[in-house]
Amino acid sequence: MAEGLPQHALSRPVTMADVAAHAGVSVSTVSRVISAARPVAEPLRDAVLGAAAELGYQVNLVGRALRKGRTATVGLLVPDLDNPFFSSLAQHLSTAFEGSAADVLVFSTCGDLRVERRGVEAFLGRQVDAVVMIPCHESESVDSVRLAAHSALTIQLDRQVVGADVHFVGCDNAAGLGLITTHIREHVDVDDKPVLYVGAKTLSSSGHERFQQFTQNFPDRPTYLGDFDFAWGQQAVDEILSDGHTRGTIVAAADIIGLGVIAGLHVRGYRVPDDFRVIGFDGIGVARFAHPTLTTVRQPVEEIGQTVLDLVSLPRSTTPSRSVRIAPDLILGDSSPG
Amino acid sequence: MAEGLPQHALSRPVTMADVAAHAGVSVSTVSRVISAARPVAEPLRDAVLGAAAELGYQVNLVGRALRKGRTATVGLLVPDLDNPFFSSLAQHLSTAFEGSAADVLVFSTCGDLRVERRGVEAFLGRQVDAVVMIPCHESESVDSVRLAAHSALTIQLDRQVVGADVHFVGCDNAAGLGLITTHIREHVDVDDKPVLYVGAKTLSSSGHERFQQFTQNFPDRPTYLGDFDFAWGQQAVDEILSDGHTRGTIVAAADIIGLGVIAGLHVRGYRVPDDFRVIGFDGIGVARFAHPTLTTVRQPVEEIGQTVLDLVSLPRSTTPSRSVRIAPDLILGDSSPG
DNA sequence: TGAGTCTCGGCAATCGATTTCCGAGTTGCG
DNA sequence: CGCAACTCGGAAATCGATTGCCGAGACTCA
Repeated sequence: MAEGLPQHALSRPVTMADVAAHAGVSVSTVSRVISAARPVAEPLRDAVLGAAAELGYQVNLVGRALRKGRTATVGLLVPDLDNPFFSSLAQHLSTAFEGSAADVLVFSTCGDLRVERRGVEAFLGRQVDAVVMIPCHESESVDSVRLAAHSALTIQLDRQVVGADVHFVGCDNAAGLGLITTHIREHVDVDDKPVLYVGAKTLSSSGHERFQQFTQNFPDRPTYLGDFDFAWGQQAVDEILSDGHTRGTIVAAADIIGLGVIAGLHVRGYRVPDDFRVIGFDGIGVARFAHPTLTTVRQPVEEIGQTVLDLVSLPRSTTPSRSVRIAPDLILGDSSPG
Repeated sequence: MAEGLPQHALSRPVTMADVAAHAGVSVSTVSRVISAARPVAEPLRDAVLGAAAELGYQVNLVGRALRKGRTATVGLLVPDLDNPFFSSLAQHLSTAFEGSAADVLVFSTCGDLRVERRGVEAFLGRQVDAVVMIPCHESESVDSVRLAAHSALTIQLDRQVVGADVHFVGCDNAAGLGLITTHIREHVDVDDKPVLYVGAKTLSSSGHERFQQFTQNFPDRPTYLGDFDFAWGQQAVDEILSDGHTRGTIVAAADIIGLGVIAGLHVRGYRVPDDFRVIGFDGIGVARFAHPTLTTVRQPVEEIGQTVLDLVSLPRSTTPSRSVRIAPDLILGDSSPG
């Protein structure tokens, strides 16, 4: 016999009052049993749990939230779920919170400042305990970040806006470029083969930091700046070739750009890594699917998720805003073998 | 001078009562101005809006939800945000709802039945107006789906469980395989080169339907069943080769498998499409990044999102559960050129 | 036995917004 | 001028759960 959902006569949703009436106790007792706020004597507890099961009672978290002022919810704002790196970050943050009492809810800002603002208001209005956000834009997102930080514990993820003194958790981009630099110096004669940088116009702090660190480690090398996407990587190849380069090492600011570079080189008949080595950044899963597989600096998304969990779990009193930089590691692929 | 956030003396969050006091009106009036529930005379309205702005008032959606019984929220349950197809679906659903009054909140079930259950309870407890879910499992998820459908408008997305009479929106898999079949018959001498299927063990309805349709369109062809991932695609190549096949057309049940197949063929020294043609299913963005680019059946994610929006916007009264199948289209890549 | 301490169930206030009902003031119209 | 209809602000009930307080009963200990 298939167990159905509990059938109760009410079309109205079941409340604690219903359970209380059915069990012959007061609502306070029901509440104390359900939320385990205070011990309740065995027989009464059984009666309450029995009644609750029988009626198919489900806690109304809205009522609870209104009273407690907390919601056991973390709101995550992401610019674009279709971007593999962001969605991987979202997944790993969810995984990190799996064992915690809080639920992670994700909202996509669609890379739009107005939607981002709406998302912040949606989360704050729903009284989330913490807002975790990857800001859309290095400078324009500052109002949204400030608004969030004004009324909830707020953590910036992966990118940080300028001018807001708000927690930040992200990758140590300088260290990442350090790994790339060491790798290149160990395996390439940089005087023989040029090192080139294909990055993104710096409307995010990550793009900014990586570009800055590259130019510091490799002064006066050719750099190409476009968008954070595949198409730009392809296009950059044409610019590189028309500048007369026929071999070298291409450092891409993101894997998605690096994949575009590899595809562009394929189309133009150049071989990777024989003619051009290619190195990416981020460590997105699909980088392993490329041919050749992409050598990349992997951001430790698990550790980033765990760090956010720790920061959220910390007592709210720790007012000074913290900036946590997680060290990345180098994943060797065939696009720039070790 | 930089505009800061409104500074008010209260450390307590600003409520309608505060706004009312500051504007010298009653809370009813404030409510009516804020939610535009009834017209309010010009001077009073200005006073209220002024006071609200001055105090930095933000609606408390928890209070509103408790009273109204609605939340203007759609909850989306996704098995794994790290899966490009699911995250793309999530992104496009968000985009479809951008113009609507409702916010889309996403929860990752991490492919785990218990987490899926928790997600359903999280959304129902938060009184979402609708639950949209991609069930984890063809049969085991039935309890969660039923639970959701019992107290909220529920729509199954992409996959449907057996035994629950609940709305469904997804791809017309039979039509998709029809496109593949036509494409193959037009461009391949199927008597000369074998047609092979690399699919997934059927724990999802999509996998099930695609497999069934393949065997119907191409009876008695070799089929290989594993998981819905890249690694299985690579491994399947070895099985295919050890079965003595050296050329043919490989139909993959999902792009992620197809990409694995292409990678596996590369490693073994076979050429695509010269030795083996490869055709995928889903139309994930990264399929265009492969080399060669993957020929695939694209699920129209925009249209799927729009359909869900329509279904949610429909008056609740339309009780008979609907099953909407959206027709996919064929995207020609170089892995099986036209 | 009596005073002090504990345990634990119930009453009622409370969280913040919405909404029904009421009534005062205005307008319209015969 | 008088009555009906209408407009619109305010008082208070309401949504569902939590929790401070009270008090009844049980227990401890001298």
